[in-house]
Amino acid sequence: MDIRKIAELTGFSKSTVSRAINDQPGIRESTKNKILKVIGELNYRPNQIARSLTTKKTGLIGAIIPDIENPFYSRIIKGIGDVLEKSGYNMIIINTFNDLAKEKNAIDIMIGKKVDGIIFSAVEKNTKNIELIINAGIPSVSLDLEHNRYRGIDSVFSSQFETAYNAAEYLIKKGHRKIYLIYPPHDINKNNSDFCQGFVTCLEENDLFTGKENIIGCQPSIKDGYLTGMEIFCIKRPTAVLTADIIAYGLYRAAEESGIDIPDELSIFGNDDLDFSRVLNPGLTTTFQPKKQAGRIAARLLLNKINDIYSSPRRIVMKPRIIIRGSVKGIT
Amino acid sequence: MDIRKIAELTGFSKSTVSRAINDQPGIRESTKNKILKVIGELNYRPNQIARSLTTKKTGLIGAIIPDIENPFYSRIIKGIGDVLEKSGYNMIIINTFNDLAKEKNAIDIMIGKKVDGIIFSAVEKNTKNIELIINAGIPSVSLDLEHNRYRGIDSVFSSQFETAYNAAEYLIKKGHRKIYLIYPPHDINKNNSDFCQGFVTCLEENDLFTGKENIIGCQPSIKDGYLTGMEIFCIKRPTAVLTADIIAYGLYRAAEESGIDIPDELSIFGNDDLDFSRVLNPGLTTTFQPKKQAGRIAARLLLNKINDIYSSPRRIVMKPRIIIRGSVKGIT
DNA sequence: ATAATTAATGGGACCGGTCCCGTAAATATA
DNA sequence: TATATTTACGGGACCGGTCCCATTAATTAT
Repeated sequence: MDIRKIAELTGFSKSTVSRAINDQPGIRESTKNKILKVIGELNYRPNQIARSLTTKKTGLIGAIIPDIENPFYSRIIKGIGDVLEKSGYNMIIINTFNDLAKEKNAIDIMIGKKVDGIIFSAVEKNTKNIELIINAGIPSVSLDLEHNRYRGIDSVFSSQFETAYNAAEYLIKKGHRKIYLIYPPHDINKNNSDFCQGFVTCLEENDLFTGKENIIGCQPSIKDGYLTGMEIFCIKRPTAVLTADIIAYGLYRAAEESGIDIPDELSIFGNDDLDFSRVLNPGLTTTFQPKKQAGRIAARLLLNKINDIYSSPRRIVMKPRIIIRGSVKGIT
Repeated sequence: MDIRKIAELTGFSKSTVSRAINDQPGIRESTKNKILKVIGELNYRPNQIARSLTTKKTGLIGAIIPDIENPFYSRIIKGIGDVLEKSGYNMIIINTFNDLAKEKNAIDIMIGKKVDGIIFSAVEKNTKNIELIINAGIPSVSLDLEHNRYRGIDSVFSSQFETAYNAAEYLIKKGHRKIYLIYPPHDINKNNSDFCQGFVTCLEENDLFTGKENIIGCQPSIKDGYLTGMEIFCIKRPTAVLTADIIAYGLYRAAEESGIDIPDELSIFGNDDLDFSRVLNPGLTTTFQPKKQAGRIAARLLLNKINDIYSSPRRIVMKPRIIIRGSVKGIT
């Protein structure tokens, strides 16, 4: 059942049927009603694919993120979805698991599928992958990372340097001297890790930095957090660790199993403030990152860009804030 | 840049270019290479929209679920994504928040977007919405629920009746007499709630069912779990509650704040076994549901259906199992 | 060398819409 | 009532591919 069929049945041409469907001018009210009536009866739905071909709009937005199962990202996606839905857009989500090749693949797919826009949380700053998106001329906004080499791309992020610096400072003021950073590897190894740098800088300023051995890579999942916790707690004995919330959960379990008390024997400072963090006992001291809001803003920026490609790019910096709960204790 | 352009530049017709792109027979190896070379140099990607219009395949699968932010569903989605990715399909996800109108809307969108298949976790059994999908003739598989009124639809689920019955039985054997069910409302009010029925049946068989007042509706989120916990724990005093993991997390917090000890004063039995449940202290006793596996199987069933529309529908029943941790204690 | 066969290529309809432009019908103006 | 103007509708090109069928070129058989 296509538009020709409706034209046939109503006795009008497909041009007129098209006008009725899209509520365009140049059609008599009475004929519009006639046509709409038949359409309703037959439950006809215009083929969006065909429509997309001429209008060059698919109503699809691509979201490229590390992992939808990570609550940090599913919360962001929720924010994005909130505003897209209201504007009649739909989302196709692809996970990269922080792999550059997967990311490139995802971008290729998005371009082929002719998405109207892309929101992405890139694996690294300033890579060729980012260039790919730009060259394709697809409106896009970057989450979490600011790709300063590619001006012209909207971005929304919060300063991870500041976040890490402040957390480390908090720990130091509480008297901690043996502080470990346990963080996703791609945020550590690369020269683009603001978070890692914020941590190192703060330690250096306090003459506490003893080389890279107290910086440990760990994939952002409960399981990996648990595994590195079990590995580290036995050998090295940090009094405090700075990490991401999702990793902290694994650390809690490892500490429990190792008979290490939080916060008496080990202080943990997270990052993200996921919902579970306040359920834990003791509650996880962490830095709140406005995830849903970031998603919402990213979506709005993208919509703006789509509607006005030549609008000048915007750069939104979000404000994180420390949430003090019970997982950090002072050392006397 | 389209296929005509490539035809022009290579000196061949677009038919031949099409043959090269799709690796079809009837083309000389040398000309194929020439064409592919030019395509590679120009970084040309065929327009999938145009392609979809003739092939009637979009490579898109629709996933309709209650809420992607709920770890239960994000885990299922992960499983689905795993197998779809390998087959070159992409997913467009829409949340229903257990709202029938939103669900209908989602289905309409999927049909319009011409997805090749739909995987859905329906709000209710046997609704008109399900009929909509069937009438559209789109291959689909149902998650969690079995729509027995609509034979011909593949489904993968685990018996929620059994899950609830067994959990309630466990609680009763531990000596509990005042047991509450706190569960998502749409699973309680409707006559289609297997879980609720399993609970009630078990209580009745033990002469413990005292009417519906110990069955309480609660949206599946930590926050809502917390809220109903705060509301209930003060007034009524259950010795045990049966609930979903995500709600249990809120209950933990409420118990903590109310000065109620788990498991000494209150036993909690969850359902789902989310990752976080073993991080809690005490660990949450719950029923493991094979989420990722269910997603994988659903995706495979769907792929089968797409490749052979006339294959007879399959009905996969998954086996849940009780995971005993520390949140349930016997009463003497 | 010529005919018969097979392989390689081109032409063009088609998928299901949108939208420009020309024409016919309705309405306003003289 | 005839003409000018506005409004409603139809015709057909187009979006960028696929794919069937006709045609031409290359092989093989006779």
